[in-house]
Amino acid sequence: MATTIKDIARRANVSTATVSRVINDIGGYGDETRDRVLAAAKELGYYKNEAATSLVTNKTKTIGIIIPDVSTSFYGNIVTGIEDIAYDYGYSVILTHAGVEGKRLVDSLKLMVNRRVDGIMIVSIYLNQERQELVRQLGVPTILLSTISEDKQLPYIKVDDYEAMYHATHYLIQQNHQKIALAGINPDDAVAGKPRLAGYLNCLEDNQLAVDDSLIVFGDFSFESGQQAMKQYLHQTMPTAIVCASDDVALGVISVAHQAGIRVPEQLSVVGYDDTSIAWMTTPPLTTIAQPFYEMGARGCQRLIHSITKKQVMTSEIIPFELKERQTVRKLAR
Amino acid sequence: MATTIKDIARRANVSTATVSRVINDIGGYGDETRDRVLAAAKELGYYKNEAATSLVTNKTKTIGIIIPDVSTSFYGNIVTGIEDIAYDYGYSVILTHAGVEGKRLVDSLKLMVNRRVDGIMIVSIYLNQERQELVRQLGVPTILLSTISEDKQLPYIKVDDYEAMYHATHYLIQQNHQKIALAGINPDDAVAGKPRLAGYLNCLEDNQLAVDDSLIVFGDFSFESGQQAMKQYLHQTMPTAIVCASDDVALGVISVAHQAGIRVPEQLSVVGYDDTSIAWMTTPPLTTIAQPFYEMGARGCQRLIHSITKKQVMTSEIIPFELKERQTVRKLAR
DNA sequence: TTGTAAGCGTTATCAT
DNA sequence: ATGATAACGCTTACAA
Repeated sequence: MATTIKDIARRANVSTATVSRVINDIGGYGDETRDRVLAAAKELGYYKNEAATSLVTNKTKTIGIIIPDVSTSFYGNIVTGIEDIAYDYGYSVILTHAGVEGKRLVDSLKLMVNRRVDGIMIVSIYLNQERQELVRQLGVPTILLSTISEDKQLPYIKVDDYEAMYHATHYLIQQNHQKIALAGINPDDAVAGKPRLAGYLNCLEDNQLAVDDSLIVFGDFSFESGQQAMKQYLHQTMPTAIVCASDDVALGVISVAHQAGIRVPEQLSVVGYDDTSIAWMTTPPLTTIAQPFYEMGARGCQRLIHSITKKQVMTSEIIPFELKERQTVRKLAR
Repeated sequence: MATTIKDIARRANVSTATVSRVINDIGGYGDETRDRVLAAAKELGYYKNEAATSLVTNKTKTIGIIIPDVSTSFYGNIVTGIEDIAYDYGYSVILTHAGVEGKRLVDSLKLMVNRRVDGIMIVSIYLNQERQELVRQLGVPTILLSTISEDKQLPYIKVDDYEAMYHATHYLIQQNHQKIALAGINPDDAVAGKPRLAGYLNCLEDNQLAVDDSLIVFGDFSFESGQQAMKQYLHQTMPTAIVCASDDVALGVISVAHQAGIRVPEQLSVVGYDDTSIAWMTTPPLTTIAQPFYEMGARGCQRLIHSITKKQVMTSEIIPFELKERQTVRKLAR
């Protein structure tokens, strides 16, 4: 089987305790001993068994990521952010999908606890009363990314969705748009739905613009949602600008607009939400609300690790969004 | 601290052995005993400590994914495929980035061995002689995804890059294109570079088309590579069609073509490679070589797990690509 | 059907 | 500076 410290101890004529000390660079041994141990370890091709270590130290140096199935669009960036920081601190990352809308969240959490992760990051899954209670009970440091818990007491890092959507809408108003549509939002979504809808609505109101219900087409943040919304506009009131629930939605809108011979931004302005890579790679590049996904992952991970090691309390953070002006919005003449 | 089987044993008036049996659903106990144990476990909020289990069973039910930093584009799909299957079989997934071009591969492998993963999946990192030797030495079942080892002896799942690029080029020829460019390939890349270049070259040759070196612009598979390539074509020989090293490259090409007032596909045909989500979401949707990323992840994971559990040997597999005809290629009149 | 007890590979506490 | 040795939480013969 695999080499153990026992094998090394034998070969180097020391005790397992000494081997352990050397291996962990703890100090308390002579240079000569250290060299002998290290040499033996190398010769035998030793790899430390972390499971054994975990058992006694009661730490795993592992953090668990729970992510819904759908978030494939920004998936990469957020996970990369997390993993980069985790790596720097010597932590491993264990990843699990929690199904659509986090249906498998309980399973996922159980898995994480069984594996005794030192901390948990939950991405984009809303925690209602029941779920947040579960998380608290587990007693594992947990941080939410791009989502919140019902009572907002679990620490989170996210953009202010209300503000972001208000800003996007206001930007369009500044460009003299009056018939501004909202596409692809799921109004039942407590984190990415309700607040964004409210931001849109309130902004119109604050600017004395009437709300036209036919301009609000709900959906599920997907490309298809965008397509459907645009088709609907084609048959009803045609807006001059559309704020979309996501970049995917925006691209869906643009795709059917294009098919219908409507040019963006000349005849129709579109703003997205997320700033995933598609936003800047598509033609014309999409004007969109940028969420700093990599940053969210990285900062979140850092906070989590700090809270694990220094036992310091995690606080929540609203991370700034940014409106990236690209080429899908046209300023209207007054 | 956390409840252990000892606590449960005490509470249920049985031995730890019985608790273990019940918990693992092993059989060999009365219904009444089982109920008592299960009840006690629930009351005490028991979560099994997998580390302890691993230590004795010498299995972790964990598979490790090593992925380069750059592959963010298809990242999601491939990992999702892996995780879905892993979940079905009760395996966890531990993920690590191996840096650009897999610079940190050795570190990543060490991490996986320390954690005693049952199997390893290496994605998109070429294994030269030295690296493949290392992997073999580790003695951990390993499968390569979208890459190969120098001697091709390590099991892999990938598309035939040569064939795929040959096919893409041939498709363009069938559409009566003669001046066909190649953009964004890194010719030093043994897995995604050399074979694709050869496929392009040989296809031209087989069809009596002269190779024009100014039509071959190397790069690194990125959006920027595509932009640069297109800029170059603008100042040199203008092709009628471009085969791109990736979808990102294709979008880069299209973006500067658009800026230069060149319309796709009317004036310029473009075919991509990968079929990431951007391919079908962009306008016009991209004609591209589809690599079945999700499938690759899923099948790879399944094979790996089979090899772990049934000790059956893994074989390599060339997985079929598909040319997705969308709207960026125009058929020329003869 | 159930219990006893010996590990699994480490770390950590005491001695020496 | 080093060594014995008792945990850590679980599985698994072997007994009963």
